[in-house]
Order: sequence, then C-alpha cells, then structure tokens
Amino acid sequence: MSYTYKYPKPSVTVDCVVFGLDDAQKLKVLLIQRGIAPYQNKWALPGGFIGLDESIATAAARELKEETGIDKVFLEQLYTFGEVDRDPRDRIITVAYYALINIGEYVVKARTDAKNAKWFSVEELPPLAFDHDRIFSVAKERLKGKLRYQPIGFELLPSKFTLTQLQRLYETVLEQKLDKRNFRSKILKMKLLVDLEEMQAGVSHRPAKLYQFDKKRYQELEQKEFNFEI
Amino acid sequence: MSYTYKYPKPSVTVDCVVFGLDDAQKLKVLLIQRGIAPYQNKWALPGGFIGLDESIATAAARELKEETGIDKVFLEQLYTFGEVDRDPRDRIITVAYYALINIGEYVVKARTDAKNAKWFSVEELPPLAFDHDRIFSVAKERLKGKLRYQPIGFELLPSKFTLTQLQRLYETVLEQKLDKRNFRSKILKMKLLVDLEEMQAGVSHRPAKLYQFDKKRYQELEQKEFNFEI
DNA sequence: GCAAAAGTGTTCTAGTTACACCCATGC
DNA sequence: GCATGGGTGTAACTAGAACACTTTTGC
Repeated sequence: MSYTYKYPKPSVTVDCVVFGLDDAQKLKVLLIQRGIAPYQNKWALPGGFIGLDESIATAAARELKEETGIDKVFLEQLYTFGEVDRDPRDRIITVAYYALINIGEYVVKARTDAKNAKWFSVEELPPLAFDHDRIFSVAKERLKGKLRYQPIGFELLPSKFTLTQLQRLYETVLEQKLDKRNFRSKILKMKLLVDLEEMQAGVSHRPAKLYQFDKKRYQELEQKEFNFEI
Repeated sequence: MSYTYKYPKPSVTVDCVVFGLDDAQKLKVLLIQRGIAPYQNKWALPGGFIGLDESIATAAARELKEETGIDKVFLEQLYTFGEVDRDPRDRIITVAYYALINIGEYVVKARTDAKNAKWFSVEELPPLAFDHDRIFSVAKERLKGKLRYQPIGFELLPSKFTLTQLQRLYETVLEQKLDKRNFRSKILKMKLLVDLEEMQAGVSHRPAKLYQFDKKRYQELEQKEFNFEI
C-alpha cells in the first residue's frame, strides 16, 4: 500500500519528555534506547508518528504507552520543533509534549521500537538522538517556569505525601533553597491540601503528617480568579 | 508531479493571529477573506502550507508576508492544533503563531489566496473558518498572560510613544483599569524607557513626553535575573 | 477661560523575608 | 541518649494599593 499526494509533505511525530522524581527527590527523565536506525542504540525521547485518525495528544499518550508502558498521566503540549535538518532521513516536524509522573507507580518496560527504557538524572544525561537535547532543555525550562504558578508539582508525588517531600520537590525543580516555615504557611494558607490525619510510616525519626492535594477544590477556586503561587 | 509515501501523512500548515492597536487604542486582529474553498468568502486567520525547505517559523513569516504584506514583526509560536476533524478536506495539523504589530506602520493588502484583508476589533469578530475562533481565543489568552511578564506590549506601539498610550494598551489587553501614578512609577523604575526629550505634537491639550523602549538594556538586564513585571 | 489630558507623592495595608528552638521516633 | 527530620510564630521589611490636585496646551 502506498499514498500519493500532489505536493510533498513533511512527516509529523510526537515526542515526550517524561519527568519523574526518584526516592531521593532527584529529578529524572525517562529515555528509550533506539532499536532502529537512524541513531540506533542512542538514547532518545519516547515518541513516534501521528496516525491520521488520532489527535496529537492522543498520539502522544499512545506512543508513551507503547514504548514505556506509562498510561494516564499528566501530559501537556510543549512546543513544535520543525527545523529543516532536524532529522537526517527526511523532513520531520515533531510536536513535543511533557509528562509528569510519580515514578513509584510505574515499572517502565521497553517495547516496540525501543530496546531499552531507563530513568536518567537530569544532571547526567547521555548524548541524545536528533535535537532531543534541545527539546529536553525547553521542557525543563517550562517545568521550572510553570511549577510556581500552577499546581502541577503534585503530579510528580504519590497521592499521599509529606510537606517536606513537597518542599524538596520545589527546591529540586526550581534549583533554590526555600524556607521551611514560609513554605509551609504559604501552601497551607491556600487550603488546597487535605490533612489525612495519617502518619508517615517506616522512618527512623519523628513521622510526618500525610497530605493529599485537593484537585476538585482547586478547580472550584480557579473559576473565582484564585491564583496558585509558591 | 506527485509524491508517494509508504504511509499516509497529515498535511501541516501555519496560521497567524496578528494583533494590532488602532488609533483609539482598541485591540484588533487581522483577518483575511478566503478566496477559495473550503469556507470560500469566510473570514480566517492568514496562513498556509509549510514548504519542505523552510522551518515552521519561516513559513509563518512567509505566509504572513504573502497574504497581507506584513514583514519583519514579532512572531512567536502559540500552539499546535491537530484535532482529526478540524479541516473538512483532509487531516491537517496547524502550527499557530501570534504576531504583534504597530498598525500604523503597515497598509495591509490582500494577496494570493486572500481576496480581502481587514482589521477587526477583537470584540466583534465575524464567524471564522475552521477552528480559527478557538485558535484566536488561545492567542488572546496568551497575549493577556504574557503581557505582564514580558515586555512585548511595545511591539504594538509606534517606536515613540507616551506613557498614557502605554497604559491604555495595558488596560485594553488586560481588560482592567490601572492606576496612573502607580503605573508610571512602576514602569519608570525599571529604567527600560528612554526619555526622548521630545513632545507629542498635534494635540489640543498639554502635550506628553515621548519615550522609547530600550531593548538592548532589557536584554542585558535579562541575563542578570531581572524580571520585567507590570 | 475652559476643556482635555499630563504630570506628580504620600500614607496605609498586605505580603514577603528572615530567623531558632523543642518534639517525636527508631535504634 | 543520640541522631534525624518534624513541627511551629513573630518581628522587620518591602512592595502594592489607594488616592487628588496643579500644569500645560489648543481653541
């Protein structure tokens, strides 16, 4: 089967920058090792071609699932990259997405075109295929910029978390120290966290209270011109 | 001539949301009237297909020039729209851009596929072709959100402007009244405006001082973690 | 001299920053 | 009992909000 058009067309792909936090609250990104040329064996962002019968966001979610097993996560469009020479084969435009996931919830598995899938610390990335290092750095900036003004950090944590975990997450992503007392009073004043009246377990020090993000309440407040800000 | 591929491909276009301010400091958007089907005679955003030998941003600038005569303006990627049914002909993905221009500098002229080009007040838009009303509203929100944190408003004004003009621009786009004294001291404190020591002419009241935005200085300050904010 | 917009400071309020000690748990 | 992180309030400072009158020009 083949397809013929009157004018030449670029191909269109999606690529996903998947962020996660490990146990030590380090920021990680999920890469796949390419099983096929070009850039065979090189590390790259998971992604692939957009089908004619699926929207771009659907394609991003599908590719993520196919290549890494990850499903039903925060996924948002980042930017579209379309330099003429960004792919050696052909003219390929890619719509990049970024995803935020709680690493603990998934065991990543390489599938289809990927011979391997692995979490890398954002500070020690291997050289990436195509212009994926550029895409990654745009994603990192977006995450950093958006974290303060939108409650997206919770996507990186388990549904029950401690205030210290939350603060570490902010410190890691924003790359700056925050004051413990100021951080806590600011976040609690927003009334977006539910105190679960439950304690952290299995730690060899005073256990911390567990909280949960109240998404429903945030959506209500959002209507009334409430602005999240840390 | 025709082109054959192993897999079917979507087409890729660019569309531009061009904002301008008229003499009465009203926000306007530039639309073209389509000369060809589909949506013949309907108003639409200027745009067209991406060539294989040009980047997306280049294509956006080229289409803008071809269809309206506008050249060398602030042009930034907005979002990529790719719902399956957004174009009745075929699967078409569009990378939307938004442009900010000083209306006074250009006389818009319809060319190529456009039978007409015209400025519309953003409050009284006609029904638009395709999903262009959605694209427009995303652009308007982006402009509104970005205006406070990036010095992009100056792109909408002539290079020499008064503080009142600048304030009106902010009030128009943000859809809120601002306090004259607070606005002035805030913007002047940033030291980004050059006092041209020149007066507004041809007005039947006390003439205002003219200022110019110091882009070079802004770029320097930007390096040093300076943040523009109104 | 009047209409129209330009220009200019101060006070009050709210929010942000800086800062240090006691507490609960596991080993 | 000691090591580890959890939890808590106040004072000083800074930034933002509210607010009214005089000046200059054209007609």
